[in-house]
Amino acid sequence: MLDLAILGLLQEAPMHGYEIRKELATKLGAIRAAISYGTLYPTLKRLHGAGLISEAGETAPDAEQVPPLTSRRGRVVYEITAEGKERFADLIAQTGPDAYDDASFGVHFAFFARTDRATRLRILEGRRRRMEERREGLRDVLARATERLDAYTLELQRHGLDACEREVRWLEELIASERSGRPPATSAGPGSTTTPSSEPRPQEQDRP
Amino acid sequence: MLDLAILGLLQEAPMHGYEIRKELATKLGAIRAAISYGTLYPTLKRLHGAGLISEAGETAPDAEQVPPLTSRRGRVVYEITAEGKERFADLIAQTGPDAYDDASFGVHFAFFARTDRATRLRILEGRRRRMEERREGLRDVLARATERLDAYTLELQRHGLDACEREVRWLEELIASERSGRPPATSAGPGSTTTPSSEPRPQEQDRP
DNA sequence: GTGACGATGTATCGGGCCGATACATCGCAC
DNA sequence: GTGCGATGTATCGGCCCGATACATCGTCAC
Repeated sequence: MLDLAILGLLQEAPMHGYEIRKELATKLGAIRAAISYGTLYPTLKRLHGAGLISEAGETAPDAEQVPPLTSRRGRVVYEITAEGKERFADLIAQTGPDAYDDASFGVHFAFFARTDRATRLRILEGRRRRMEERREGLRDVLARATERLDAYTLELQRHGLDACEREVRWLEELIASERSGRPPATSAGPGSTTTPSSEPRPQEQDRP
Repeated sequence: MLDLAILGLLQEAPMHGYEIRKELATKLGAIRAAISYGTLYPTLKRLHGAGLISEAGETAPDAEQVPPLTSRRGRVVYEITAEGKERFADLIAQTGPDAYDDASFGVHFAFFARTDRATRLRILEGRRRRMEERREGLRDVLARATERLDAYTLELQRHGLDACEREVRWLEELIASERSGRPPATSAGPGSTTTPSSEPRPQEQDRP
């Protein structure tokens, strides 16, 4: 989940921890709160240990001789490795049931620009299915348990049901969009090539 | 978070683990998936150790003499203790920043029927504040970062912003409702409308 | 009658992620 | 020249999850 997000971000540019957190906070702002450092640093260490990312220099060209008592720590810049890119491709294409959870779906969606259309469609449809099930569950409760639950609990269910239905409709539009080959409805965006980077630039969305 | 939910549920009736999970699943269905057993049982053990809940009989009135090799385990029914009720009252009245997180707010709201009006208002307003902040953050990103983010990420932000605005409006209605002394707008509720006063007014619904 | 099966029921384990906390550096205002 | 907020890395205890294991019960097919 987090691995996917970090790998995806580092594919755009090398970064250090603090930067990763900020970028992820804006990229995933709609989905979840900023990722905690208590998660981030151990994760980076783990990914590094697994050879999926590597430390890139930046530790002051000369001063290398001594780790002084007051260890001049300095920032650690990570970049993605070839294995990391492979891993990212695996993870992004994974369409198991996990990919339809709230959090996981959000991350997958946020990297749709790096996902091929078939996978995008599979994920959108899986998510829609998931939301339809949740919707049915809520409708059942509202239909059958009106007597058993207090007014506040019912109001909560109603609000949840509303959000649910809304998301299903949203997904439906996106699916239709994908099928017709259109990019997601950019309401007012310039819609230009979003990545000026020199990256491999995999499957891009705008293409009739 | 979980403590609060369990304590709140057990205040309505003694229950065993499996039952707690099911009840919570319907009561909190709009908020979160069913709670995992890997969380539930350790939590029950912890609450029991802390004296907040106690094991109630139900282990077959007579057969008490021997724990046979194939230990007839049987279900363990828990009930809330006096300390447990106290603890629940403390937790429910807690209006620290934690109470405005998605999950935590949902649980608090689900037990509003056991919460006094002043606390309800404080929580609703705190949550509204929280959502307004999130909304501003999303608007900022959408206004400033249109060039930096790809079309899918932007679409995600737009959808998140929409959900955010919607929840703010929902909260506003609820706050107005509370202030005017009305119960939450029960779309088709029969109703002990007009809760006679603003006293705690614990649960009312019986029905075996 | 028996045996397969799904619902009910309790429990543990490894691991992801969080919040709190600690510490160090840097730029800038005052 | 110093205080202070932003930048930056790191650890620790603890909540919660998914996977897994195991036992009992009713019921329906055969």
